[in-house]
Amino acid sequence: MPNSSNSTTTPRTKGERRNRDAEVMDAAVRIFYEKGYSGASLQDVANEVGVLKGSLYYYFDSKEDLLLRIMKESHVQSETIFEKVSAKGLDPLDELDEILQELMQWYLDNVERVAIYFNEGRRLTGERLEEVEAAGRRFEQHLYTLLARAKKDGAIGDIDLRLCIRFILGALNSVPTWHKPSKQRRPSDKAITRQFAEMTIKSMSP
Amino acid sequence: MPNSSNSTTTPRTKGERRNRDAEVMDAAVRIFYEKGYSGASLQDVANEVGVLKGSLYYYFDSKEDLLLRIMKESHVQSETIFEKVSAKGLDPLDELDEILQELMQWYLDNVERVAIYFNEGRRLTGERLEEVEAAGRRFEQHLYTLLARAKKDGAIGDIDLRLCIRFILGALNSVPTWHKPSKQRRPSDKAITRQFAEMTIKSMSP
Amino acid sequence: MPNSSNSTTTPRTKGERRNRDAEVMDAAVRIFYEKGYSGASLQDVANEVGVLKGSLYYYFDSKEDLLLRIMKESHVQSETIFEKVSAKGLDPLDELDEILQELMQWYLDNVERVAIYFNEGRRLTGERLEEVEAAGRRFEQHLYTLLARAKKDGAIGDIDLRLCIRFILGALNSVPTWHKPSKQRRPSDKAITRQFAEMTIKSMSP
Amino acid sequence: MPNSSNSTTTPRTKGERRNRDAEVMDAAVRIFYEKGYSGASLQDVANEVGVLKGSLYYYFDSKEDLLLRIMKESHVQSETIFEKVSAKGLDPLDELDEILQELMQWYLDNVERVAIYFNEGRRLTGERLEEVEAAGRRFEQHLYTLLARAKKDGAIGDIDLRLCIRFILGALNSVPTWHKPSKQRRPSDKAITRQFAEMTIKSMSP
DNA sequence: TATGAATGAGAGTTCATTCAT
DNA sequence: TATGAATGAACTCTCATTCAT
Repeated sequence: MPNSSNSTTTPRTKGERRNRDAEVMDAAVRIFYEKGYSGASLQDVANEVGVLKGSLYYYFDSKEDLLLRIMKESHVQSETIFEKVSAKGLDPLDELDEILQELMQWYLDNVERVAIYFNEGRRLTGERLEEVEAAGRRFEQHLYTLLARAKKDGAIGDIDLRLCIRFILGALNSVPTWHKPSKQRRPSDKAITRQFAEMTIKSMSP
Repeated sequence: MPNSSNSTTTPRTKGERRNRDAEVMDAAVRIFYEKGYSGASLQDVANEVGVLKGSLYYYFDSKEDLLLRIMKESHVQSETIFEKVSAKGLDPLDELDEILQELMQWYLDNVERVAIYFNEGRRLTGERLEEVEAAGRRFEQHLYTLLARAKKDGAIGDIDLRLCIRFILGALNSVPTWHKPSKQRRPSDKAITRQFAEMTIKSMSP
Repeated sequence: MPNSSNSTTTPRTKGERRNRDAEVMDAAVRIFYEKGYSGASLQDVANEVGVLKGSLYYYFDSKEDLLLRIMKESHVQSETIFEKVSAKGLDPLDELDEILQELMQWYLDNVERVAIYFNEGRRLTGERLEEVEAAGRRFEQHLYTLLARAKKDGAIGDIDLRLCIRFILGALNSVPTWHKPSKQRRPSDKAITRQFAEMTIKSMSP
Repeated sequence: MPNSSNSTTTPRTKGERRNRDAEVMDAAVRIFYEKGYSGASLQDVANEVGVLKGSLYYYFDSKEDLLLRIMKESHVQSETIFEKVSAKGLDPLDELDEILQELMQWYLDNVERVAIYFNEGRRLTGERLEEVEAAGRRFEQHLYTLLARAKKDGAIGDIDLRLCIRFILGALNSVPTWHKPSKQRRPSDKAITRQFAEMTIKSMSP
């Protein structure tokens, strides 16, 4: 299930008339993560893929377009998680707990993509920026309604919910700032996600 | 105490041919915040200051040097807070509470600097990078010893302290991602810092 | 007689897998007219035809070759007119009058091709350039002998004939700079060609 | 009066802290003339000036901006001529005659600029295009009112004036297509301008 | 006939940096 | 202190062309 590269799953057919779309995407993720969107050059990406930089334009229209595509892949992931957990029909607090753990596990597996999502999104402009911002608002809204239900149930205390969301997301989204994907995972992913979810829930308790 | 620009405090006497070091710094903070270090050009900074691009080099040696100076100013601030609160000789949990509130207040007042601190620090290289990383480690170490004392007192539960620090700092450092300095502050700064500190302490409670 | 696209006349039988040579040529004419030879890209042409860029090379050897072919089609036209009118055995001035009107009518019907002919011809190089220049000289030479005969007859005044040709061709060749093919033709084509021919003849009168 | 480079007139002061604005402009005129706007590269211009291509951006904002500036210099010239001749208060036909000769002389002296003016103007876009088109309309309007006055006086026949202007300008503007500035001038400039003006006037005679 | 993928060169443009004045 | 002019490298992006399929 952990799959740090969500794009290379297409099995490569013989004959090798490869469509390197996925490779390009993955390379871009690595480079954008390492150098930041502005600091990264398409030359870097091209080197990583092993093509000439001009050739990259077969796969996307512009550098900004490339960034947008990466962002969209992350949207799909988080929305999938929301839907999957929602479908279980749990208590608000249990649903929150499960969402937090699932999200965090995905974060742990995709540190680079997540880092890009949170740090480089603001480099987009115009329509592309709006698109990403809209997705961000949907994300928060979903969380908000969940917390509101929990509050009505008396499961969480009398606190400002908007502020509460900042707190939770702050803690959660910090994953890419400290998690190094290459290292041996100590503590285990499970321990991490569990403690984070627990701390989060406790922080809101009445 | 709130002082959103730590450099322009010197009152300007009329007719005086002043050292614009502080203006340059402030301009750089605004530009680096808005466009990111890599995305910002010294031309942007020069425009903001109202000086020609080449003239900036009187004030710093290189773009990277400029970034380092901005980072250092933030170090000084956080270390001052640590020292000030330490001197009071409080219980570990009370000390933590006060540190969190003081830090957060400074974050609220200096969103731009804080954002630069957390997002652009990794663009430094060589010695400069090491210098900043060392300061970061001192910061964490201070927090760690504080938490360790609290744990020994039984004031916080049996949790992984390193992980706990990630959680706390994640929530705290997220301030610049959501706080807009220009807006009317609702809820009030005091409400914000209090709820955050409370949630933090509760999240660790035994 | 008016035939603004000399290549698409072949009726298309259904189901037929036709040679798109003519379509490619017409598309190139439109694009080269609009953007100029240097400013036009084969991608533009490919889009217009509805074919992939690489596929175009089935129809020509190089971009310059494509331009040359367009130019040659125009040569054929003007030479046809010269021959047709010559065959009538008219007085020099009458022949000139008829040639001017016929040419101008063709210009009015083929503004794009004519514009390309006069503006983009100089982008050719080497043999291709020589070929086109030779055709231009034949054109002028024909006009010159015609005028020389008229002058001997006393039908036109004592003026420098080379200069006179510049004048005439300047006026005539300006058609594509002001004639918009899409617009309703006011004044009528006939009125235009007649007034131009008249003014031309009068300008040389003794 | 003949001055094929209208920009290098500023005497070069000692100390040589040269402002190469004029040199850049002249180089661009030569290159744009030779290769066309689209076909010319700023590298070509830079080579001609003897600077690196990046350095050129000290003198203009973009290639298109450079083209616009060249166009504007031509506007100034033609408008100056119009004003100068207008001020004499001549008969319409005499005024036309003098304008034609003055303009043509300027054309003969500035073939490259004129060629650029008529051939490359359409490569401009947006506001810049509108600016140039507006100037073109002013030019034509001036000519139109002049012809209208002459027609009322009975000095020219009953012809379509708009069409007449096309004819005149076609002949006049063709100068850069045949005049080679380097060659020894045979026939003399005076002979050329006189014959052209005469032919023009005669072409409209009642 | 046509496609899809790539090439390699070069386009316009930006930028940190330098330095004589 | 500050300017004006230039550098040189790198950047994003475009394009004519090729070729196996």
